[in-house]
Amino acid sequence: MTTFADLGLSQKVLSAVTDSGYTTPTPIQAGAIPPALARRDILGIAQTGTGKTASFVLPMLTLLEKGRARARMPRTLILEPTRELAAQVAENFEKYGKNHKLNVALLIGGVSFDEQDRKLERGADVLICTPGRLLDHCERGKLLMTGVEILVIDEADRMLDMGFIPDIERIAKLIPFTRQTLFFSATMPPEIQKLADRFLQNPERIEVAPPSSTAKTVTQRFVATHSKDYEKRAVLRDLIRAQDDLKNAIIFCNRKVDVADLFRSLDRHGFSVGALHGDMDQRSRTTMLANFKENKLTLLVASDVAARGLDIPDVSHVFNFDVPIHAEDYVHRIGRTGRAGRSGAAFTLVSKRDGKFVDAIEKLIDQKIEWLNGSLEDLPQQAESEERERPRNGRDRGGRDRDRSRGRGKSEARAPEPRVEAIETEEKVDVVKAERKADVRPQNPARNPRAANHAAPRPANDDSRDRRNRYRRDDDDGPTPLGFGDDVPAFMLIAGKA
DNA sequence: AAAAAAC
Repeated sequence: MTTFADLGLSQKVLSAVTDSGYTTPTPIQAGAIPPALARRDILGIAQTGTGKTASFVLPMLTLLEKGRARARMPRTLILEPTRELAAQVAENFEKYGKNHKLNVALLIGGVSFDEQDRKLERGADVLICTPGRLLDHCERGKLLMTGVEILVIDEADRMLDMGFIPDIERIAKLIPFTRQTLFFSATMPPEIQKLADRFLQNPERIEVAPPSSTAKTVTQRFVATHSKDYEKRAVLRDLIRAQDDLKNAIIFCNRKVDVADLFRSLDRHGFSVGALHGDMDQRSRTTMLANFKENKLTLLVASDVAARGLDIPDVSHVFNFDVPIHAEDYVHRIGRTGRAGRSGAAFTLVSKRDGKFVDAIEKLIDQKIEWLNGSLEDLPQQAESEERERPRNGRDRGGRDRDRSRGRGKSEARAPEPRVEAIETEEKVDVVKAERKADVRPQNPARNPRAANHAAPRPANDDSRDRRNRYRRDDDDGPTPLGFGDDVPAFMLIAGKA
């Protein structure tokens, strides 16, 4: 069997890999590392979860030991589609490069230039970037890339989706033609193939099977629901509470506003929950993700920014609050669970309007997904007026609430539940308020990015044992950081009270 | 019906 020691990596790299507890390379690593070390171009077709990141980080570290840096010139450049992915790759560089004296600069948007500038002035060997911020640095004249020997284009298909290809082309022009290029994509549609042909010279092509794309270890279910948001939130809460084995979960919404709304609702209902979407300020994004990874938050409500690539080990559940519009996104979302052979569960809330998306998903994954409690046809009909009066089926609710009062699941333990009727009332008020108070909804997130992470004022609650109090904020005049568990960084508390 | 990314 192939081991890391057989791949030609340097001793420094090998010892860091061994210290991390790895002995056997994954297929993409075994396939890509030797030709990468031989300075070949690489066309890697692999999804996240296949060990793709190490397949370029490890050979890059080895190659960086050879040759010497020219003064203050970066020698390698990695392009990532999202800030979180870039940060994650940087962590990998630190982990596997701990025996190297390398300067790694993470150049991403949403944070100040100052620290990035300082790193560049000290001289960075490795740049890990999102395209916009990199170009910004170049245009400010602070950064010369003529010394770059290795270029990594990661998640190329996603870069294409996001319209980054013109940026990538511009960046490529700033780098010597003699460079080595490592190009990775989860899929290979014709446009990506054309792009690869333009960027790569005689590449070694390594294709690995998607990690059993909708892994057999993942239990998938559709859950029929009416389409009103408050209905869906109630169904979701019951669903979460019914999971005995829920360790942590990502809940996907299609839209950023819905991420904000659902986050606020779950928070108000006492769940341990964070939120992640692209209109939140970067500090919140980073902190939310870190706290979720460290299990300080049980639930993470997220947009598709979290669907791909983020390495959050051991997520036990994925909930799709909305059916994704593109079937591939379904695959990526549920790929957040059941990783590395572990078991996982994925529940997707489906209402009548989602019919054609459901069909597309089943067609793409080539399997039928079972319905949890009967399909849409079995859903009790509700008159419009009755729906408004009684958001949920009373009989059903009573039955589950008895279960709930026994306190199931981790999130349950965090907050003693008020009486059920109170919750339902509060929920309705919540929705009405949310709709009236436009300022808490990211209608124009570009103008007010923090709105997305900004909870509405909540009613006073005298129960000091209620852990929700920790998350309570005064009002609009200053966001108190949410979702930090017990560890709100001091600087953020100060900022919140200012 | 969306999201992502520079200021």
